[in-house]
Amino acid sequence: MKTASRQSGVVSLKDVANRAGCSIATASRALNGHPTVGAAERERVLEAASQLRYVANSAARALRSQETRLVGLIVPTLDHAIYARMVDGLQLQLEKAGISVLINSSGYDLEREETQARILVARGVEAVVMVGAEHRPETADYLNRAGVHQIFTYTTELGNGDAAIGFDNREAAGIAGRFLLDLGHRRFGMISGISEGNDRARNRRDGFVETLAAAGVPESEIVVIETSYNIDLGGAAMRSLMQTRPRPTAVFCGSDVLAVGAVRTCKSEGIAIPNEVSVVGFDDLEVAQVVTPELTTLNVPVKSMGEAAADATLALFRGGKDIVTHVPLRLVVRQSTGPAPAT
Amino acid sequence: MKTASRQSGVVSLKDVANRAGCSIATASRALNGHPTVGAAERERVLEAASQLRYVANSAARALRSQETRLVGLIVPTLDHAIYARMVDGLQLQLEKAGISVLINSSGYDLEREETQARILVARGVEAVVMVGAEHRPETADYLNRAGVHQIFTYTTELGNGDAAIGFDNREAAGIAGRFLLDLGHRRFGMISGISEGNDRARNRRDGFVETLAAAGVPESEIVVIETSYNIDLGGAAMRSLMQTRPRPTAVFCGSDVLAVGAVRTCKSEGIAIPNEVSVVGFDDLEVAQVVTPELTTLNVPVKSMGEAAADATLALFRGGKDIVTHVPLRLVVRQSTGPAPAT
DNA sequence: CTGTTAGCGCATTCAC
DNA sequence: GTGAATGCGCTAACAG
Repeated sequence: MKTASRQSGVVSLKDVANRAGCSIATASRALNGHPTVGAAERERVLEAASQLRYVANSAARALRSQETRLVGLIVPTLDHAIYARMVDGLQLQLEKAGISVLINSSGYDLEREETQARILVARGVEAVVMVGAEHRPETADYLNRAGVHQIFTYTTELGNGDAAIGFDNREAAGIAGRFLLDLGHRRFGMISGISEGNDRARNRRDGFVETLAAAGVPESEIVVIETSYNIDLGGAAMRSLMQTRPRPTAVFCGSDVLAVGAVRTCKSEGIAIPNEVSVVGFDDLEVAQVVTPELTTLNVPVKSMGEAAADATLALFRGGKDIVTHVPLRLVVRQSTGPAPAT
Repeated sequence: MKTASRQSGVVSLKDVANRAGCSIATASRALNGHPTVGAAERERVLEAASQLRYVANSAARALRSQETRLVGLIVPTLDHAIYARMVDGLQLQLEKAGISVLINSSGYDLEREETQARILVARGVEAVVMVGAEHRPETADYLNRAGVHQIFTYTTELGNGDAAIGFDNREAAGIAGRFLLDLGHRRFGMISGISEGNDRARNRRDGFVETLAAAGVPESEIVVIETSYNIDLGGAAMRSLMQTRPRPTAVFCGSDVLAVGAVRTCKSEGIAIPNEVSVVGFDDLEVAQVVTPELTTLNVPVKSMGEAAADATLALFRGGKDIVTHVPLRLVVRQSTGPAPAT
């Protein structure tokens, strides 16, 4: 610590009680809205607290009450904007309820995720919010034994969790697939995220392929490439796809990050979008409206998903269980998609 | 909490001491690697702890030792990717040192920032990392009194802080200004972030204007519009700028978010970039390489800035003071800039 | 080297 | 309705 620290500058419950001219017990009761406090006394305490800008020491409160009002969050990455806005929504909403958020990013590594979950438990978090439904079984076991709630986002599969806030990735991919089918496309490519350890990527891939198969598209007409979420890699994948013969006329990307790379490749290779190939993204990041042509993509309301995750967390604290919340997805049609070119 | 939880199932230091057959003081010392513990005793304690899967109660430890190994972070927003990568770098680096990060976003509101700083102090953070050097004096006072280190990022002005990790925004804007002057431009526009309560925005604006003035550009030839960091608002600002007569031939934007909006406006209004107007951004977000034309912009190495902020934080913990770290800025010239059009 | 003692700040029991 | 006293689990003096 920096100086003689703490005690010197920080106001404690005792200070509030002194100023209000009552005991710390009464001050505590007043602040916590305990009913058995005289109206006048309560008023004086509240006034004193606000003048002093009193904020309860959470370590002491946690020690005493066994409630930390701390929530852990583990996201795969903050490198792209994808999860940042969800964090924003979650934090803002939880802050209103007096809950603080410990943040971690796992780099899409389920083993690091487990380590981070352990750290969070040691920190006393009462819930851990993660992305997706696929995690190491050890993570779930540990969290369970520690009595820590598990909230999954970007999914509606409860799995080992206590709450799932998101959407069905399979279904979402199906929307994209049907949209492209309706435009007359019959030869498809998909640029998927790495499905290993990533149920969102896997379900999007499977949902897309299954939808096409159900419509009678032979497997040979569906080429899937998996790659990390990175613009350049998305571009490289598109290059490969455009070299297959016959060439796909429609490409679905598991993320706008990949889609944007794909668009860039087409531009540099002189492949016309959507005339020669249609591209559909996923997420509706800001960037989707900024590339040329603007990207048709599935809009994920990330911020409200974060807020909903916060609400679910609070509901779990109040005794709720097995909460599943669907957030609405919506295909935003822009200029990167069009009818299949005549053969 | 979820189950009967904690107290029931959770092992405390006392349990470990019992099992090891020593006092809790000795157990504590052994666990904390205190040198004055007999080798045999230490071994027994460690063994007992691991058998019981003992994890120290961090609330109790924090309350007693005033050491939380907790750092607070307040960023203006997580809505855009701007700060997210910095968070990533900071968290990853601090995690290695056993420090956890509490995240908050203030919405560019210095008053909310103050509230959040208070909350963080109540949570026992030992340092608060913020963006920029301008904050409410009350915030600095409070943090100081609480003995909490203040680390500022995106700036090299120490101000009331203990460490500053970033770059000189004035100077950075000067680089952009000189670059445009060298291209022969003489009529300028700037789309700036709101300077009120935002020293980064203000310094970029002032640095740009001063550089031009020093080169003999009359004030009447420099039009500055301030607006929030938002693509659409950037576009609207560009529209205004393009309606002034004579029209600026070069526009500097305080953020790529604004610049991208500006580019979009030009596209829709049929204004050629860079032939009719040059556009320079700031940040070098991914999106800069994705718009057409690709954006000339100042690259800010955000992730390493986050890591450097983490390093500075650790250095402060070790007794360092007044740490200033410069991160290297670099003008990335792409296609959105060119020579001033002939008049 | 080890045990005993004393709080950290708060919420809560028990008296009054 | 209010105050005094107790202890959450832990670490740090202080003795021995």
